[in-house]
Amino acid sequence: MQSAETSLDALLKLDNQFCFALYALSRRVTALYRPLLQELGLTYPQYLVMLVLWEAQGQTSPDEFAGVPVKFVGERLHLDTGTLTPLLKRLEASGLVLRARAQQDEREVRLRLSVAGLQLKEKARVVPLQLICNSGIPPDRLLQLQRELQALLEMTLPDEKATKG
Amino acid sequence: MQSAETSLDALLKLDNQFCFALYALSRRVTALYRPLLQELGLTYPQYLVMLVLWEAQGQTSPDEFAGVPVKFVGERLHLDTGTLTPLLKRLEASGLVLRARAQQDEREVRLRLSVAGLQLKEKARVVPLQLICNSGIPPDRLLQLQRELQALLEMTLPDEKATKG
DNA sequence: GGAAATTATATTGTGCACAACCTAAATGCC
DNA sequence: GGCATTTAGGTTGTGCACAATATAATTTCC
Repeated sequence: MQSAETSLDALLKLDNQFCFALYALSRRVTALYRPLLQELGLTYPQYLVMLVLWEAQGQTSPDEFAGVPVKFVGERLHLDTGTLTPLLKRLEASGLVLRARAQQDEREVRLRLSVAGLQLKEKARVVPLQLICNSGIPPDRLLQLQRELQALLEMTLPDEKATKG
Repeated sequence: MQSAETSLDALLKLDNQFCFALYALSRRVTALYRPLLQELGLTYPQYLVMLVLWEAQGQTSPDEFAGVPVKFVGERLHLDTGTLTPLLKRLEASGLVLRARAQQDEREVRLRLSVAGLQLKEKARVVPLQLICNSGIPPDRLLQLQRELQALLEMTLPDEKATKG
């Protein structure tokens, strides 16, 4: 009878909800990382932060490297300071990261890797390949899915700064 | 020179990590849900639980409905009791869900919807379509992505019960 | 130069996730 | 019946996420 209601009901069914699939797979993949990262003493979000720092520090000569602002990490990972500040304090406490206010702008906290933090990159190098193997997902499917996810992510980003009209 | 190290380094780069794309998009989509669910007084995980209960309760005549075991919800959403117990207590506190031990098996806690919980389904019916509209993602892409995500989810599930060898 | 606005980070509080452990009820097996 | 095992949930503790608010350093604008 009520075909309109029925189709709305169908949308409500859990099986039809792509959002649930996204949520469940995301948690599942994080769970696949967990044993690998445990050997590095990292959680998954901490690993993401380390990726940002490794990538940034690798691009400059070590001596003149001024450090990465917290803001930069936040923009890269789409995380705010409520998440990052305690996470970074834990990374500092475990001796991987150094936090210090910038001299030119005392509002900024700049992040640098300790020697241990830099060395950890060597151990981390095998993680991505390990994960791909453990997941059992064909690499070409991973690559295609990644492209699609990234496109959708950019498509749904909030207007960062609605500049002056 | 070291082409092997270079390709491992490339895998380490954040941009190449499909896992980050998955993680970031999952949080982004949850954020798209947030304002819609706020009007229902639900968080996203609470909404998922309600979906399971609406779906289960709808399949039986109300009087003889014995309720849904916590275990069932956990299996459906891949969540354990450490997550579900406090969440369900919050749903109970907000008057949407009733929790009661089963008589035949006192270990089981069975979940039933209150009248308010059932009524909330009417308000929730518009959520999926609203979300699709708000996201701006073409529905066919959503559908295709959902199928792929679900396939990968099943592919990477841990062996539930490695039955006797 | 000084008040107002902006910016970068920190803090607090709520609600997941998940590991590790605990308890009590049911089941199996003798 | 009675003990070992399994099963269903609960509890505790840690670590994200994120909203709301706070604070101090800069910048803007007059």
